[in-house]
Amino acid sequence: MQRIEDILRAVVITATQELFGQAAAGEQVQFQKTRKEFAGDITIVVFPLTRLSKQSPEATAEAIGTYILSHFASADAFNVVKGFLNIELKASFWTSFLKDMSTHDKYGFGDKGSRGPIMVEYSSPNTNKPLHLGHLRNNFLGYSVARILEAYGHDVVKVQIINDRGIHICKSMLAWQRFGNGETPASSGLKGDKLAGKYYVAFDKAYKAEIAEGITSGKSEDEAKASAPIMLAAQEMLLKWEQKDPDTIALWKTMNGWVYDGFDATYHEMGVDFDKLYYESDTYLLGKETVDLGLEKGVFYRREDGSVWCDLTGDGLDEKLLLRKDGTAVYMTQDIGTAIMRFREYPGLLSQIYTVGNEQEYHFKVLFLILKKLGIPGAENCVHLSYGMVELPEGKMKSREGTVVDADDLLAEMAATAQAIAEEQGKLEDVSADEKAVLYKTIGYGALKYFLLKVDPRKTMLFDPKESIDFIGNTGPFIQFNYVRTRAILRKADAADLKVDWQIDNLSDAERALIKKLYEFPDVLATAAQTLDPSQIANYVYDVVKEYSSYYQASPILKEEDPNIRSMRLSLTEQTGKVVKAGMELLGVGMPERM
RNA sequence: GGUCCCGUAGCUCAGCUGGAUAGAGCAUCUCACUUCUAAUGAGACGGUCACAGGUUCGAAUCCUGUCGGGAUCACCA
Repeated sequence: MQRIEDILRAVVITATQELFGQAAAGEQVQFQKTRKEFAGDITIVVFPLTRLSKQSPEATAEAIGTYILSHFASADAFNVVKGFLNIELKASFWTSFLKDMSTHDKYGFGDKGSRGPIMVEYSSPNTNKPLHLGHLRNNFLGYSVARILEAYGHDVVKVQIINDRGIHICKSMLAWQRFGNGETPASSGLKGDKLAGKYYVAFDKAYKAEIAEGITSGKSEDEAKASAPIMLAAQEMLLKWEQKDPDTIALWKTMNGWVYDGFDATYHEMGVDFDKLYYESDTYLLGKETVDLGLEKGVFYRREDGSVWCDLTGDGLDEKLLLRKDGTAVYMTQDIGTAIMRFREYPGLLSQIYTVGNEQEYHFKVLFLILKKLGIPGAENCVHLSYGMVELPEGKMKSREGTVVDADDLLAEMAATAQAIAEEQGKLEDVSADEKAVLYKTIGYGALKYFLLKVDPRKTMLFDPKESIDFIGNTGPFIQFNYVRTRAILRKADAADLKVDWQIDNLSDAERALIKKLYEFPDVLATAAQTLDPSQIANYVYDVVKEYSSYYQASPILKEEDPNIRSMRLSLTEQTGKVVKAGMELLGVGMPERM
């Protein structure tokens, strides 16, 4: 369906040609939504057109308005305020739009797969540390962006990279060997990721004790750190791992398995998933091979000590290490390997989108530049979806100070809050216990997801655990509640009223405003997809719902006596619910049928 | 020190091609439930858009500088 802006733009261009003898350029025809205090549906800003008309803004607007009225059938009236030409469209324009949208299941969505394949990476946690609030923002963001891109018409591949090798893994393995007494998730009742995290902490504690001991026996701090027996043992274990020592590999597999099980449980609760997992243990070798290639091409160089570097000073950056002097890979090496492997496995991939915190902006700038220098096709389209930290009132989360907000705990808390509120309201007495449990999660998790996604991703945001997350106002539950209202009405409506062949020739201001909002959805989706910004969808859906809520309070729907109007209002209710549900599902938020 | 991001109401945030009198939610205060689900609605209160210049018919938005906050510049990941 052709957008109103495009139609009007064409009309204005011919108008300027006929009236002023010179056609306006497309970008000179500027539109904006008419402000609520003025009559009209769409406003043309005529200032840029005065250059063609050589007349005052008012006269220019008047002339164009008159032309539009006689050349565009859907225009009903116009008024001019300073340089703003407000155009009122006929009610039939909006009613026929409403009827038209009701014939589309996926109103506003792009054709499936019409925009090519694209990859979105998110999550990618440290396997030694359980997921926390920051990961929740990351996962919800990445998952939502993937859904938005899919709705926009891309084929999306959701992936994560699992950092499953390196000295940090050996630390928790070693601590478990020393202090674990064979403890397993089954024997301890702990989630696997929590168990591994526990031994990672235990390692750190033992290590610190050994450093302190070393210092008291007269060593410097650096010496004490370097000679701490448990650290030496961890390094030895890494060496064994790289030599594929069977016992070490077996332990590695076992403990990683626990962690993955734990993460999977959390991902399941969060409602996110992945199409493909990449493991650094599989990709770092390709990274190392690529270093050789870069050396051959002269993109990299080797220093006397054997280390390999890339000189980016010509691009305003620094020199970057790619291989240590002992020949082992660093983070960057692995990421190069991973990126290349992905482009190989998914030929035609338009872009890779990395959902990673903004503290790694420099890393990704360097990564993309190196990929480009290596001549990897697609490198120039890679994007770092950089998001801000979630901070607490006292600042960043710090594990040392015990201020880390654990993802599992927070999710459980959200469901419990939803339960408490629901029980207080007592509207769910006839719902089964199983259904209630699902509902509390839908509402509680919905509140959390909406809370994290309604904010511009790149901004640092604040989370106050003491105030917890609201369920009223601009929140997920408020949106769900209004959706539930639409469902309740539609359940109660007579089948005979649920038709779209109603005939209405005028709309109330509230109805017109609501339909106009629904009309915006495709534009909002496009903006969200292009800017990788779910907050666009979140704030839009809130606007829709606020409009509906006000309308609902003021206008009878089922109780409207005129069957024609009743049917129209039911259509409006149904279409509002459809857009709200579609929008919230793009955020990964489920919509309950009742609450 | 270099580079990047941010600064809008008491608090949390919108404001995206530069446009009309800068908007929401929370908090505070009024009013409205025998009603299609009040997890609501209507209203009041609340702003030198950090500051100073500049560009423009027009700047919260673009440019420059200053101040304040954060990140980053590892043979860590």
